[in-house]
Amino acid sequence: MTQSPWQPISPPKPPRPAKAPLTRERIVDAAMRLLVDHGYDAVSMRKVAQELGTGQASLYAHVANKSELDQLLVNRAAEQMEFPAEPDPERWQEQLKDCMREMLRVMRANPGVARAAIGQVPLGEQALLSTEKFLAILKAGNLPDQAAAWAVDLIPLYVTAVSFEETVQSASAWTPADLEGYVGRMRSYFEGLPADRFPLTLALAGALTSGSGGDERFEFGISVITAGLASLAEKP
Amino acid sequence: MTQSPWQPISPPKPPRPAKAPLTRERIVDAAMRLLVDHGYDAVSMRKVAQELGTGQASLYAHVANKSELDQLLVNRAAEQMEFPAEPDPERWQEQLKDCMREMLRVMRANPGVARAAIGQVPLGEQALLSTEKFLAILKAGNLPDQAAAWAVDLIPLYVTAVSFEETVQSASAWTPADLEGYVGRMRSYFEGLPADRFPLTLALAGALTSGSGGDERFEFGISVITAGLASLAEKP
DNA sequence: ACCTGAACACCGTTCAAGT
DNA sequence: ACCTGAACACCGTTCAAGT
Repeated sequence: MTQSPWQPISPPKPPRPAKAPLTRERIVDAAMRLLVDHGYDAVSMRKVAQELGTGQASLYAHVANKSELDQLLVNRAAEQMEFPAEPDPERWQEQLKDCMREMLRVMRANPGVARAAIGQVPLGEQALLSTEKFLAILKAGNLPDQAAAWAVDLIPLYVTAVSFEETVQSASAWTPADLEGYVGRMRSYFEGLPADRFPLTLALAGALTSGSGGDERFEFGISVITAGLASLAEKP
Repeated sequence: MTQSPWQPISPPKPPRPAKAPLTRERIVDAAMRLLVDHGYDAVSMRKVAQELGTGQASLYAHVANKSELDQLLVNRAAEQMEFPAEPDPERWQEQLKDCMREMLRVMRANPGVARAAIGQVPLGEQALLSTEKFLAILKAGNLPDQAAAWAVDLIPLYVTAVSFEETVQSASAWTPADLEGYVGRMRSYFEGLPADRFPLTLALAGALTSGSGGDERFEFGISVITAGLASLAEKP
């Protein structure tokens, strides 16, 4: 390669390369940014490419398809989960519930990640490390192998479904006041049902619409699951 | 209205009107047909309109949007569920499990309906009638009102999530042989993990990949939920 | 009042052509 | 080998124009 004489000193290297090379890492970074800032619907191949200043076709050199990108997002979120170091047979049930709370916390902190996770078996490294953690706690609780194995399937299924439901409902960007209005309308709807065919729905209208906003429903769910699992523990 | 003399006997009504008028009912019929025959992805406003020989914009005169059409599909499927007539306090747990099995049966018979149902609170008439049925069984089991109310939220959440997972996985139209191959590869993957960081995942590789095809995982899930709920029953 | 064609603003994925 | 523009075959929804 020849140097032209009127440009005797060419910059040894451009101070910053105009474009950092595209990598899986950078793609997931950009996708995660879009997810957190603008929700799951904003994570399209087009918008991720745009965020990186490239064409959408370029992504396919590093990521097989959208579904793989979704899996990578789930795995990235899993990195944020912090689980207790030492499984304790004395309080495994409380530890199990704490882990489920932690899963939900991280899913809420990355709104929309549940939509990437739902229906997929999480097989990334970080996701598997949380599986390992759950297995340790369940074995500390003396669950039979098969029960522990199926439980680590059931647990993310439940937590992901709860988070998914939340993101669908908050997709309309609800304020707490909106939520209250919605819950009120739903209660009125239940209370207006014909009493002959819906006696219980009508009688329990209050209970059915209670705990829609906060964590009570979720706390109920993880208690039911934990109690159900505990009933399967082997008595030594 | 005058009769022209050279056509003294006009057909009282055209034997079949060239086009039956568009109704909600007919729209849901067509959508359901597409769902069962070609899966959830085939249920688009365009294809439903095509199936009815009309333009997609015409649908919006009868259905608010795609999400409402999804809800109507879920409700239509709910019509096919058959629940026991008489809640029996002696065997409410078995009845509860039977109802969950029936929910899954109908969702499997209408493949893809889980994808229309997930994340939505089912408020159609038929869906509410099944809620009513579940409440009756739970009250027969002596559950407190609030527990029964949250349970009828938890139960469809779980069954729908299971069915959703199945439809996602069978979206690639797997034969039993394909499934076996996939499960085998997954087991090999688990067994190849580094033993220092994934000791339990490795040790339980067999259990973790067992019951992927049939009903064992689902049976485990409904047993856990039922046992957990039973632990909340009020002792009179 | 109901229906329609055409358009708008999006998708995921592929592919020939560039460097 | 990696990247790109442009295209393909789709989406849900809207709207002015028809009957």
